[in-house]
Amino acid sequence: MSSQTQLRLILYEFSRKFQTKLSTQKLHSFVTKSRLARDPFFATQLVRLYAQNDDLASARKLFDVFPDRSVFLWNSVIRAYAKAHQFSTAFSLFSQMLSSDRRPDNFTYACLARGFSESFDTDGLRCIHGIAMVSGHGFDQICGSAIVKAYSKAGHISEASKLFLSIPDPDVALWNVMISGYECCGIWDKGINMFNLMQHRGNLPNCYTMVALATCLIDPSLLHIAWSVHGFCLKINLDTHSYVGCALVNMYSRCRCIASARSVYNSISGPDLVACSSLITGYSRCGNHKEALYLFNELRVSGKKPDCVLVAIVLGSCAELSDSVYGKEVHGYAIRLGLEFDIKVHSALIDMYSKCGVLDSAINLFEGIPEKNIVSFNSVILGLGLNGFASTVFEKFTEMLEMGLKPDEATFAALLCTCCHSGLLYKGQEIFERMKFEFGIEPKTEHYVYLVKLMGMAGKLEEAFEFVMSLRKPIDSGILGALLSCCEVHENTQLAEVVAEKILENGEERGRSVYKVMLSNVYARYGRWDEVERLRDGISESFGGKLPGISWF
DNA sequence: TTAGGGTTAG
Repeated sequence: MSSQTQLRLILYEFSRKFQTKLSTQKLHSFVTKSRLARDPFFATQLVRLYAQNDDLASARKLFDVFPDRSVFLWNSVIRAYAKAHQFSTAFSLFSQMLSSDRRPDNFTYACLARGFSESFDTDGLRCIHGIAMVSGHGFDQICGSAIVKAYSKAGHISEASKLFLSIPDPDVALWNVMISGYECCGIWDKGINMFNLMQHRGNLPNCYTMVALATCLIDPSLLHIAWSVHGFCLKINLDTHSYVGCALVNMYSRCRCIASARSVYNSISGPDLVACSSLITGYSRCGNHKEALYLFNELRVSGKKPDCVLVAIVLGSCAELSDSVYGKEVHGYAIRLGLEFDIKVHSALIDMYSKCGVLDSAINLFEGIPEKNIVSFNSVILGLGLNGFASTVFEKFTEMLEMGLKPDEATFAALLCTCCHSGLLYKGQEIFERMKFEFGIEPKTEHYVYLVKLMGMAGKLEEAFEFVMSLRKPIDSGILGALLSCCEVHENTQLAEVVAEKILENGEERGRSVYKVMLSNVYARYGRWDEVERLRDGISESFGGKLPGISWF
């Protein structure tokens, strides 16, 4: 073996083993002084390593002075800019490449497709797809998988599917991208079909396939399919794979089957921050906030560093439990981690303090934000509203508008919630109209719920009923439930029966018992015990029984 | 003689 070959091998091993910023600089300086200074392979490695260490300036400096740029080198620098979200530079480098003596290859188009996808530029994506087709790379697996992924991420699933079907003999990666694509667009059944088809065509699913499939299943009604997916993972020994395990934990928690999520989590050896975050989020999503906090504590003790989103979720659990003592501890912890100025953490802190009734701390935090945005305003408006400070809420709303901030759905939900808490029917109706006509925001279920509650609580039950009936069918059970709760308060049995019937017609299992209890409470007030018994029996049969409350007194 | 497309949470 020649000394030059030996040197190549040694340096290549070095570049693989040591990937820090410092070792990259050392490698660069060594290569520059060696006989390999003009070697495009090492130049490519160095660009990749610099980019990996967020040092685009050094990568670019190297690229700019490099005399003989290979396609690899062009691709690595284009990829570096695309990954750093500096899309215009990536595309201008592509233009320069077109006028150089190197022709773009399948990987070049794959990088560009990713760039257009991440910059939400569908026209650009279609354009690069066209150029790739003309240059003969359109049906390539590498280029094709990147374009299929980009189309599906942009929601253009039919274009993604059309391209996928036109590529002869797709490899496993391409199948995986297509399954993920259906997942992105919420078409889980097509994802499952693809999964069956890929096996039928002789392709063995791998960890990527199982992650894509598990990610499709996001609703309790899909739990039976979730079990099959988990079963398949067990069969091919992928259930303990770290990414697959996390995807399964998340799948079960979104299917509201937290016991199975926990069981998968327990089977992962050395669960990482993502696995732990998935389970904490699952507990929080299922309303088991105490367990979420307990697990967060375990995570802290284990030395893992939570990120901003996890801290915000945990603060949400503190808010739900009205646990300001633990909330303050998390606040202190966030300060120690340097996360307190993150907008998500900051807003979650305002939300936590206001829901725990510690309004002074919430307001102090809000006033301390140097650059207030819509999220921080929404948090403080909701906090003040929940604590009954309606006039201050509308002052903050005016302040927000004067600052030129555009209110969103959450702002109006918080304003309507304020009106509900303070019984401001006409103000609420005015806000609802302004949301629709002045700000062009289409009302969602929660806005309707607040408006119906406002009307119902003010005793305008008939008006509320007419309003609800005028909505597009099927009417959401949450909106009908809001009206039913008002019927319960105003002891209007006749209307309660009509509304409850409409809710039961919706045929949703979840929440049925809650509405039946509401109706039975109305019957009980009038001593209609036969009706009460019928409803309560129905609850035990259909819902496995609602746990009866126990009084401490 | 080596490099590049497709994975996990909120």
